[in-house]
Amino acid sequence: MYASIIIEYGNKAVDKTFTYIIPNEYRDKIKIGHRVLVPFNNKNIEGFVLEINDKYDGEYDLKEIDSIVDEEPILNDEMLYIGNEIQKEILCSKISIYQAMLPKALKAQHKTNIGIKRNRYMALNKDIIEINNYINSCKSKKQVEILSEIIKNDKVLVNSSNYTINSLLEKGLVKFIYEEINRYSVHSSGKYNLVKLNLEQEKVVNNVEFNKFNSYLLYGVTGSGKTEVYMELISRVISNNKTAIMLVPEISLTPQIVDRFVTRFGSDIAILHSGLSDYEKYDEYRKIMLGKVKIVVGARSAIFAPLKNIGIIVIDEEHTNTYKQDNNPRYHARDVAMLRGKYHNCPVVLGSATPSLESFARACKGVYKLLTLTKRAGVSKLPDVKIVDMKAEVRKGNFILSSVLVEKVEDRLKKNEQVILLLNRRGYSSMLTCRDCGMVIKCPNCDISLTYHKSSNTNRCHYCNYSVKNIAVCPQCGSKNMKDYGLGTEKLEEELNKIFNARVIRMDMDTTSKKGMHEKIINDFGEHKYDILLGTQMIAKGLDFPMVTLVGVINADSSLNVPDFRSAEVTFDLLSQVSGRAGRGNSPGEVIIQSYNPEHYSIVCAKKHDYYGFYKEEMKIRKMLGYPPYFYITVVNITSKDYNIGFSEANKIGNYLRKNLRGDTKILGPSMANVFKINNIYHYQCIIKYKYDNKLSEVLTKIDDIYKINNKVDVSIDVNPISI
DNA sequence: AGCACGCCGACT
DNA sequence: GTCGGCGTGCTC
Repeated sequence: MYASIIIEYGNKAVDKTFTYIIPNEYRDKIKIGHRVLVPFNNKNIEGFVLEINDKYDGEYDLKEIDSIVDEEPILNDEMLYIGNEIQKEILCSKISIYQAMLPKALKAQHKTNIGIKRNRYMALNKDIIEINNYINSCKSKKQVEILSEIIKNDKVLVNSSNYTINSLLEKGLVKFIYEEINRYSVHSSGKYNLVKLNLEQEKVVNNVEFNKFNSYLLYGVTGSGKTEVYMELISRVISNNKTAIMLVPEISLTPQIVDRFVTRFGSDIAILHSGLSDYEKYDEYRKIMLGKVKIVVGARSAIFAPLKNIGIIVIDEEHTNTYKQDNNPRYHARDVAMLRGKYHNCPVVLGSATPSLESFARACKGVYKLLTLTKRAGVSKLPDVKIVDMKAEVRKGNFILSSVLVEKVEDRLKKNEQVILLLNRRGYSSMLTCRDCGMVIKCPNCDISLTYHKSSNTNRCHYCNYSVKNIAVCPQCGSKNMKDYGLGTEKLEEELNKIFNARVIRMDMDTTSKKGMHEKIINDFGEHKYDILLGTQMIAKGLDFPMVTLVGVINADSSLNVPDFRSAEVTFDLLSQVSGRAGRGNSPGEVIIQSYNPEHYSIVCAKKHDYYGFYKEEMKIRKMLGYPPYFYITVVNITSKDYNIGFSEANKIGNYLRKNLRGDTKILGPSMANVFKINNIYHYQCIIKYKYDNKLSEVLTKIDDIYKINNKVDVSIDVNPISI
């Protein structure tokens, strides 16, 4: 018998199956999806079994499989099917998509030593009468102590051996037993009560058809209680003895939402997110594999959770860009969800207060069934939003905070309420220039100006992490007249401490890099240990603090000025989401948006809570410029350390695409990417726009023949990119 | 990915 | 003469 194996190396040249002989001893045991160790090029490496055949008619001199790594197959039929489908859609390497489905411990890679953790216990090895006889005649106090403890508790945890234990073992009175333990555990705070759904929520739940594949878009304003709807749907599914996947963006996978699920569903649930260690992820994954849980709550990759008999898949905040992986394999969790929904014949529910244009357009066309929640649940109302024109404020000398915002913050502090301030830029200032010669200090490795970080007194590059001690002298003209421009969270924090007598906490990548800090800041703010929470976009989503009655957006333009076709959508989302943090309790909320473009439709619509108005306006522009959802986009990225090689290979690819793709399909470029140089690597791109092109995938698959495959140039394909 | 093979420049 | 630089090609 022969097995087709896909090996661990994620290289284009070996992205195919290799055939091996199955030794007789493994004939009955080996199954498709098993992880195996095989000799390859004089080394033993790991791979997955994709096929098993009786015959082999190739001409290679075949080798034998060395061994089977795990007792049970790692990839089941569904995973193999889903992986195959996704691979065809996004044109990634075959092995990379299988690897992406698995926790590190189970990936095919020869050097992992993550395994099951077991505790060692001592238990009795003789019957109780014999033990009691021994105790009565025993002179050792310690031995009696241990034995009595075992009798009382059935077993006793043993971390290290000592003379007493060895002596009991030798006499055969006790034995060691091992029990698998779970390295990750969450406990319910018990803070959340089961709420009865309101009529609108009830209607949404009743409109979802179970036991049938359908995709739904739940469009519900912030605070309308989407999470309650999800939980009710999931609870109906599991009471029907099926399982559920609940995806949330990484950023909002805070203790808050986890707590609500754990409180309601207890130990029926597994959690998967990047905050867990590889060991913890493995333990959670094992619970899923062994069918010990019915619900998986997790970030993007949890969409691959090997649950059986899935009854519903929910994707919360479906518009969030983190559902698309930004390195290979560039899959979108939404696409995987649809495939799995069809496979299991179950509903897929996408939820958002600001759905992506693609999803809303599909809902308008009837591809997704639209469900809506128009009102906030409970007593709270949508907050009142005010736009402040910062051009006028600057004339008054207010560069950071407008007078209105200062006034409102003072007011909340007086009332002992809380404030959230959003500034989507970390660091102290955004650039450093020389006042004499005008030089802007840039990263030596990237096309990016360095950001000053006051806490470490360094200038840092946010792309490659390059860092230098703060530059006091201009490297070009030697002048000491250096000046920093722009506003970051560090400087804002300093300013807040200067003008308010308040407890301020900052949350950005710099203050949350340590494990657990993210949770700590959220918990502390929730317990009102702080009055003002300021931070980057990580504070905009999913947080629920009833005491927050004021939200301020310091610079609404930062995301608007990004040269990308989605910048208006991103801005609208961000403003709507962060506004939704205000007034979730009993007191009404208020939002102040500071902007230099106060007339921009993304800002005006966010003020009016007018998703539909924004949608219509943005769709017009997308149509005019030929962007999604009117056209599909695929980007071919060409990167090289060598400027000229990158340029010439990119041109070859551009010419090849133009020659082979015709009709409605348009090829733009090659051009220099938005940030041309990152970490001394030059980025070129060809953009393909199309409505329907049945030749595209074939043409792109053959792209490797066009350029020289070597370490000088790297070509990767991004189907439906998040940004270009 | 990793390793062997092979073809050219620099040197104990 | 040889050592070793890395470009190229192959691995069941």
